[in-house]
Amino acid sequence: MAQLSDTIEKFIKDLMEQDAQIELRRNELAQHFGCAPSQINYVLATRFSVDHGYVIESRRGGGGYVRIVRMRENPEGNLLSLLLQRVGAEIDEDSAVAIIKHLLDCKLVTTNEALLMRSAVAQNALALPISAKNVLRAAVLRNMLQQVFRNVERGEQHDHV
Amino acid sequence: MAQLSDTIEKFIKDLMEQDAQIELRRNELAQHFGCAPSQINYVLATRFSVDHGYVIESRRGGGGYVRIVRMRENPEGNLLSLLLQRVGAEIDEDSAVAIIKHLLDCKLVTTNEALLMRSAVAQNALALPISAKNVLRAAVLRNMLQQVFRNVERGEQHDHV
DNA sequence: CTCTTTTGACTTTCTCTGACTATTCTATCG
DNA sequence: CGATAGAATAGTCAGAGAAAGTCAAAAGAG
Repeated sequence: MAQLSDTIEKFIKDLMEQDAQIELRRNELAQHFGCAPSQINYVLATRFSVDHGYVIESRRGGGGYVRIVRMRENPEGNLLSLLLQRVGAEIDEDSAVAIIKHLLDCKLVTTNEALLMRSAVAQNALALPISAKNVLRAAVLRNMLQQVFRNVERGEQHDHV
Repeated sequence: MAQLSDTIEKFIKDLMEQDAQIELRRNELAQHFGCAPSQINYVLATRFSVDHGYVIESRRGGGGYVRIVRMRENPEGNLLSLLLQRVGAEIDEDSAVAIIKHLLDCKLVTTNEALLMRSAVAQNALALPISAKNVLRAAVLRNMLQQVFRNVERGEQHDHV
């Protein structure tokens, strides 16, 4: 018979089919499966780690919870190289903004971060003749992209201040 | 289930949407939520501390009150111009990093945001002869600073990028 | 036997309350 | 008028209760 851990893993993944993020009570779940609460931690540690593409947040005390967040499907390295390719040697302002928007949509950056990036590639940030502007903008954006994905790899926070 | 503390926090923040400063009666608020008055202190201590960007003033006795002040408006309007001045027409990488660090210390930006800013003004982001680099870096940093303080003033995130 | 799973005792964190303390205002007394 | 007692506030702190986390030892699978 499949191990309890496998069953719990499947249960959680079923719950997450719809939403990329769910919240649950550790004790309730443990009770549901008639196991020790720490069993839930075991499942989370072995099947929902960052390596597996998940991030766990939790809170203790009254009203505590465990939140499981599924990170993006594609390995980020992939998206990064895609975006870097799209940036290329030079890029105009509109295209740069589109890329930043995409990062925001994917929740890879917060609104504030997106606005910051936006301001770094704006026309007036690059005080140069137009042709050079696009080259420069590409360089700045490339750097920022790499920074964003460095954060992702390290599993750092994207949301909360 | 949202905890009482979360509910009270939200209630207060809603009250503060318009004004950066509100005044309330501890006992009334406690009564409104049917909790012990000291619960209000707990919420203030855990969600409206200086770290969170708020200052609490209060007075006991008849006509007592609790005043909650959101920091950042006045002094920072000043700080922005100070920093812009410090950036000037051109700026080297080390100085730029110091300014970004200061923003982080003041909690005006998150760690991620600071890293992003850092990456935008790095040497390799500005593919130009050194003299021009500093001019360019100043322009990019100026733009980002203005963005940071725009957020602060509104205290809110706008969604268009 | 070795590796994974499961459990349970112990720890840490968060919330909430109540008893006690401190401060401020107001009314009354001398 | 000033002193003072009492009422009206708010603050502090320790403790109870409610989660979740940790870790090592026992149990089970292959």
